[in-house]
Amino acid sequence: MSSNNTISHEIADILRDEILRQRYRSGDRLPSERDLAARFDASRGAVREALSQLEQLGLIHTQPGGARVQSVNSASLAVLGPLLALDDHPDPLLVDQFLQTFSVLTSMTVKNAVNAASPEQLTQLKQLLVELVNHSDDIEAMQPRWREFLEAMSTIADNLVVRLISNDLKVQFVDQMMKREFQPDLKKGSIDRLLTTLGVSLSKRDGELASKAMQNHFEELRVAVGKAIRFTADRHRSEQFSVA
Amino acid sequence: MSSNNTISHEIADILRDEILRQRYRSGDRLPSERDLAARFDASRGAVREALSQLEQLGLIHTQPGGARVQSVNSASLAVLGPLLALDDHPDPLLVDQFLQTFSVLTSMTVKNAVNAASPEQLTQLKQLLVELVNHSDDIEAMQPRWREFLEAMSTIADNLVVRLISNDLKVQFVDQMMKREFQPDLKKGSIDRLLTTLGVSLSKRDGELASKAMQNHFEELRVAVGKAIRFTADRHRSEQFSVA
DNA sequence: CCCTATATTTGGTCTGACCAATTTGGTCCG
DNA sequence: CGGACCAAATTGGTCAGACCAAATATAGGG
Repeated sequence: MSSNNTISHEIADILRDEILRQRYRSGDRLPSERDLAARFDASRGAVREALSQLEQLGLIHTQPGGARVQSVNSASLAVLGPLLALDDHPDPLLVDQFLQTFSVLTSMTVKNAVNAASPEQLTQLKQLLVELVNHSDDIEAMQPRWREFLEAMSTIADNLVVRLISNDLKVQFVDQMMKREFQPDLKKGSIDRLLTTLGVSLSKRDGELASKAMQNHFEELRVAVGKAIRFTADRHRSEQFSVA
Repeated sequence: MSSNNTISHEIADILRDEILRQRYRSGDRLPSERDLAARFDASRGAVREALSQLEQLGLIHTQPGGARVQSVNSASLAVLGPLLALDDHPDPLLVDQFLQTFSVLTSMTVKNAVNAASPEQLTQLKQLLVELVNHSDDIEAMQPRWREFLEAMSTIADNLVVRLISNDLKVQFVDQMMKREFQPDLKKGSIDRLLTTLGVSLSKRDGELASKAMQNHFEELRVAVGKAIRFTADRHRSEQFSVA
């Protein structure tokens, strides 16, 4: 599922999922590298590289004597994607937490960007906004424009910490959601309102206003996504039954 | 600098710093594993494990044909710590971005925690707050209590996404700041005000109020830390001169 | 000058070996 | 019986040398 199709990555993926599924409890010792090599019919080197990845994820801690499993709570952000992908349908609670976190970070970015933008950057943002308004009928066509718009905001705000967090979250989250054919049902009216408010905030250079608008938008998005998830979860369940 | 004192980690640390110092430009090819092994007088296996770590950090991308350096902007959160530790004194801008990010995440956590706390959890929080008030004279003694208080908040809010982000940020940031003997000069009055407001918000179950209080606090903290950094930076400069 | 076929480089993996740190298990003593 | 102590087995860390397949560099032909 994740990127490279080398043996070591494959082993890492399997072990990662097993750990995330709580197959080993926190503090447990992982099987020895030699055993794992035997189990996966691979060399110890390949296993070691896999364990190296898991250690970087914060899922295990290796020491002479044995590798120990660590609590998921102390892991790195990068486990969130696999955690979402673990089951056939995503955990609604986790998705909601994602969106809430996105919300505060995006709002902060937007606020800082609007307040800090140079005149040229401001006109650039306005242009991107016009693009968005022009396609506000077609939610599919808006997607790449949204990305572009937020990317510009992120560049202007120029906060490396937030950018790195967002990188991870996007990679972990957006891809997962894409795969599942989500279409949260957002009212066109609410999107129009958002775009209008963003336009006003750009004209007035009112970062606070833009931030508030984004927060409202995410609030609505959370509700819509929540509904969409429950829907696909139901559909998934009924499909299971129909197969059985 | 980071954790394990194995050869592979050592190599990873050196290469990581070199990449962060822009010794290789984004897109450049890293020397081959065999060359690196020769340079560090290590085996190729050790080098490979080091590269595996760098790949997990998002700093490089390896493929048959050569490993390529990636942009720091597309790296993982875990590079922030090394980035802060790169120079003798931390980058004030980066520190400010850290604090701003901490601010929005902590505010969100506090808001959700206060709103969602069970009666027992609420009394627990109040007790921890009393502890804080009792030690509000000794800023050193407050530290562990703050940690405990925020930890409780985080547990109650129970947002895994934020928790993982905070894990990383804390590991990357707090440790670095500790090492540098920072003492941001916060007025006792402002701390007392914060504690009082938090107390009120707990009594009234007003998450919004608590959130606002935290935001204010972080705002003041940013200013204070900014001053402290400029101070140590100056001191550092003068020390350099006195040596020369 | 561009395109293609060949040679070389490079990452991915394997095998088998050695060392040092940790665990483990048993032994001895109180 | 329980705890402290010591030796043996286990385990991670590293090394060396080898092979393969993919990617790159190079030379040759249009």
